[in-house]
Amino acid sequence: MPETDAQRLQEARDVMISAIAQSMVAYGVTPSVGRIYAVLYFAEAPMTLDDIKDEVAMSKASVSTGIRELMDTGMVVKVWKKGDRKDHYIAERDFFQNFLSFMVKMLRLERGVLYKAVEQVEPQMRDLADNAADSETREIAAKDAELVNGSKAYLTWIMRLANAMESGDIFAHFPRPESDEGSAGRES
Amino acid sequence: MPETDAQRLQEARDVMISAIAQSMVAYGVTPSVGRIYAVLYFAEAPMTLDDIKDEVAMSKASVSTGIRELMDTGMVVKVWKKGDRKDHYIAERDFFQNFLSFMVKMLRLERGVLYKAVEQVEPQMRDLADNAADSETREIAAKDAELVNGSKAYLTWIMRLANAMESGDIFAHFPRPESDEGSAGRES
DNA sequence: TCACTTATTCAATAATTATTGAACATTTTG
DNA sequence: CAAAATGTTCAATAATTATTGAATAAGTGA
Repeated sequence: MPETDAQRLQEARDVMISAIAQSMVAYGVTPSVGRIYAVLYFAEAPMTLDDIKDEVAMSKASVSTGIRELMDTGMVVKVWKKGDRKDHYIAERDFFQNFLSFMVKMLRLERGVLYKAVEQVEPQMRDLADNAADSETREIAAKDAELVNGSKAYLTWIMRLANAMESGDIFAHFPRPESDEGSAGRES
Repeated sequence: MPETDAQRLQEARDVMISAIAQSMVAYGVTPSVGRIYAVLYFAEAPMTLDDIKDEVAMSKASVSTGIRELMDTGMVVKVWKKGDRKDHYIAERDFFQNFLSFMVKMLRLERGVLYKAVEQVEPQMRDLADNAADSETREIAAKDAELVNGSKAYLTWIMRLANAMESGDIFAHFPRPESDEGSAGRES
């Protein structure tokens, strides 16, 4: 039984879908959730939960939570379709956008966790550096305080980077390549 | 029983150690491995496997694999200590360096996975766009081919970013902040 | 309001991933 | 070479995380 062209196309899509899903695990999503995104990426029209469920062969519950996760990061958005009670979803297809919002989120989170600790801990260390009873503890505390203080430069740097990514300023420094529209089989 | 200053210092360290470990999970390491790194970060001298094992309360096997993982990403290096048969380890304390090498590794990996798929799939789609039997398949294939082609711009962009991060060029665009040396209790 | 459709929550289960002790390999010392 | 010390591997287990069906909630139209 010979393969139809439509099947061949689907297989080509599937290769790409797997690759997209795989590349997304580095961004902390499971392969299943990655596949949901990738299926939406190729969808020609907004898909419902049930559409997606059929396509990825997962339970509706999993698709529901997966979709929510993707919406939280902005990779998927819900669209309203007149005359249909079901929710419809589409993928944000701009990889730049997806990358940047992931980075911004991650960097802000990191800065938050570290900054809170630095804020709490550095004064305690400075205090011990000045007032600890034995001189060895004072010395170590002073060294620790400097170490912790040094990390602040990193924190302000990643915030600058995050801000540049959020505002699009990053593209002033690293421009988007011209998009090579429509030409067959060439490479960078 | 009153707390000693040394204990107080250790507690302050522990807060920072937890925060560092927590911030590292975003980079794909487990909290345990993060703690190994953070303990080494504060260590005043190179530590052996057994030193670390005692400090983090894990099995030697886990510490061994954890350390290897950290060495693979360059966050920890092995140092040789004359007269001691044990291996000694120190942390790479430069957060900038750690961040950049993580990013470079991740971006290269992503580009590799996606590029391989694009390379394989785009010609197939172009072929179907030209030669598929029915016109609908031809149209969809053409659209898919464009979609896939469009992702190439993203791939070259992340490679530029990775290269700038690897070479240090990134700091020409986003300079490291002046490091605010030695001043007590101030903030950015 | 009721019957119906859809989406979400949640407790149970499945699957995955991390951790461990014990066995093994390797190196060093006497 | 034997004994001792160290690091690694690996199969078993523990812990974590993802997935599911069933129950619930929330909405919609007759």
